Order: sequence, then structure tokens, then C-alpha cells
Amino acid sequence: MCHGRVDARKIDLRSAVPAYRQLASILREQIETGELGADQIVPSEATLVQRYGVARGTVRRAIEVLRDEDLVVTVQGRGTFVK
Amino acid sequence: MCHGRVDARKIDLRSAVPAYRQLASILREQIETGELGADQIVPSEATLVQRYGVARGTVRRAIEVLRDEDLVVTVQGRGTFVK
DNA sequence: GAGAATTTGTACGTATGTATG
DNA sequence: ACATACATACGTACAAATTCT
Repeated sequence: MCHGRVDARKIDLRSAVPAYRQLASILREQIETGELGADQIVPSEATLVQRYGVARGTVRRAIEVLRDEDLVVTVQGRGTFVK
Repeated sequence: MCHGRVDARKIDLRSAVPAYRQLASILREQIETGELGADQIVPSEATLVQRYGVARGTVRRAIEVLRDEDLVVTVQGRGTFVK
């Protein structure tokens, strides 16, 4: 089996930690544990929107955090890749 | 004379340069020429929205650029200040 | 101190443009 | 031509921090 989808930690909108930071932490962890390996594409914004139930703007802010941390690079029309 | 308001360079939404970058350039220039001096507060988001006729999100993006360039600092509830 | 007003922060939704495959 | 994916811009609502009355 192994259904591909793993856990999808939930995002709590009522938390003191903003949703975009929670999502950034989730993705950062997946990168650090190797669940998302180097050069591997990060799920598309649309996918993350559906998977975590947040708005696209929130997804973009989360990815922006990772970009600022130099963990990923984003290319218009292609996607976001782990560095 | 001297009406306080100076020029208010316009922002061209049809330009190849995004509106938020145009606004960032305008504010950056005002900082570099001393029109906005050190420790002086930058006009509030609401003021910039009215003055330049763009959405608040666009204003925030412009200021974010200046923050990334370490030209200003922003404090919730207070405002944005020239460094 | 209480309350209102101001100002930035977060989150949502929509529409359109640009780049890639 | 088409579908996918990121980029920009608009608007709305509410929360949080600060300042003013």
C-alpha cells in the first residue's frame, strides 16, 4: 500500500501562530527530514491550498518564508524547488 | 506657498514594472533625497493608498521591499520609520 | 483607566497577466 | 492551442498593537 499522502498536519486558524507560519514550518520539516528532497518540486500552490484548506495568499506567504530562508527557489510557470 | 504635498509621481498599472516596485522606487527616492529623513515616519498605508490610488496590498508589498533593503522598520500599531 | 481612533497584521476571495510545458 | 503554475492587483473583513481623547 503506501498511499503517497502521508499525514498533512492540520493548520489551526485560531492559534497564536499565523497560518502561513504554521504551513512554512510543516514544509520546512518535510524538507529537513528529506520527505521533500533536494531538487524535488514542492507541491503546487493549488495543491497546498486544497491539502491544507487555506487561501492561496496564505500558501504564497508560507513559501515566501522558505524562500527568504534560502530553502527553496521559485520559477514562474514551473514551480517551487527544494534547494 | 509650499503646499506640503510635492509631486506624487504617478503609478502606471500598464507598465512592465509592477505597481509595488514603482511605489517602492518612489519612496526609496524620497528617503535617499532626504525628503523622508531618518527616524521620520513614512506615510501610513491608508495615506499611501489614497495618494497613489493603489490597493493596500500593493502599498504593503512596496514597503516590504524597502524593509528587505533595510531602509525602514515597521511596528504594528505605530507605523513605518526610516532607518 | 476606559473607549475611540489609528495603524499595521493576517486571511479570505476574485480576476487577470505571464511563463512554462 | 491548451493546460498548468506562479505573479500581480484589486477588494473585504477582522485581529492586534498603539495612540489619542
